[in-house]
Amino acid sequence: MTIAAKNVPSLDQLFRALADRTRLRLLNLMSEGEVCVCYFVQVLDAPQPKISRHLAYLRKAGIVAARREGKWMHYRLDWPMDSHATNILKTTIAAFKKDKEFQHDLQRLNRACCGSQSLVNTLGAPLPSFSGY
Amino acid sequence: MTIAAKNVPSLDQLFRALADRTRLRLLNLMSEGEVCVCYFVQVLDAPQPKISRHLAYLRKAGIVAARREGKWMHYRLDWPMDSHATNILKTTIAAFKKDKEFQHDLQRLNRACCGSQSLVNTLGAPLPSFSGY
DNA sequence: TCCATATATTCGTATAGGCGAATGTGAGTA
DNA sequence: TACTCACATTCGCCTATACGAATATATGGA
Repeated sequence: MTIAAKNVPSLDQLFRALADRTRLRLLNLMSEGEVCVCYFVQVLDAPQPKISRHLAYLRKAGIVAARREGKWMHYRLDWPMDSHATNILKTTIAAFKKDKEFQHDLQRLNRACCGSQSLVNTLGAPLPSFSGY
Repeated sequence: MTIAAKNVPSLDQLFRALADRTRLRLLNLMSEGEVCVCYFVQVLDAPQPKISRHLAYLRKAGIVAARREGKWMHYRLDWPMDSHATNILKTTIAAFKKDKEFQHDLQRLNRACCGSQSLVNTLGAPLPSFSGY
């Protein structure tokens, strides 16, 4: 049994992974820490298979990593081996700060964790790693 | 007659423009200054319509600008209005420095200008703006 | 005006990738 | 074992886009 080697994407492969609005919104939600799939579905208000497919795309591109915890899957940013690719990713995430939709998504993520109608209360879903509770 | 407003691409539009190896190689060749189309064709050793289509794509994405000089067309980098997009582009171009193919392309561009078999001598093609001759 | 050169565009085809709908899989629980 | 929940994958369809080949356009010169 071999350990799966991490994909080292070429520059154009990296850009193809970033060339979709939904995937950029997912990366934005992961920019502050690990997040459970159920939050992506709630915040982006999108069908679960769509979210799952885009997460798989990002995972194959070597940009995010996944971790299972019981029934739940957590995704987090996974910096590429190549330092230039990492710089491009960091610059991209910095650009999210100026976009209204991306900022709104982060607000919705916080509400999804902490409100009385939150998934934490209704489903017992695990908190994102950055929430600090 | 209205003046064509410069396209302000969204982040994912910018990444789609960067998500092709040929277009990245073209941007690399422009990283040191304005370059005539005939050099792109020679250095990348690709059919002229292919080069022309990719340059048109980059132009529509607001990343490069064109200038006519007689029969020749010169292309140059054109920084996006958005400062974050510009940062992404600059980081991308910095990443070219570590890639062997991109560096080799720049060497070929210099040879195409300066050698005895150069297009300058055989066709009278205009020198790239950075060549300093 | 006629031709050559440099570049752009169009056309037909092939493939990548997005989507919704349906189905599969793995973990927890009764 | 059977059932539910959270998530992943597959399928069919559709659009975007890359390509080679052919053709169109623009400029300069005879």
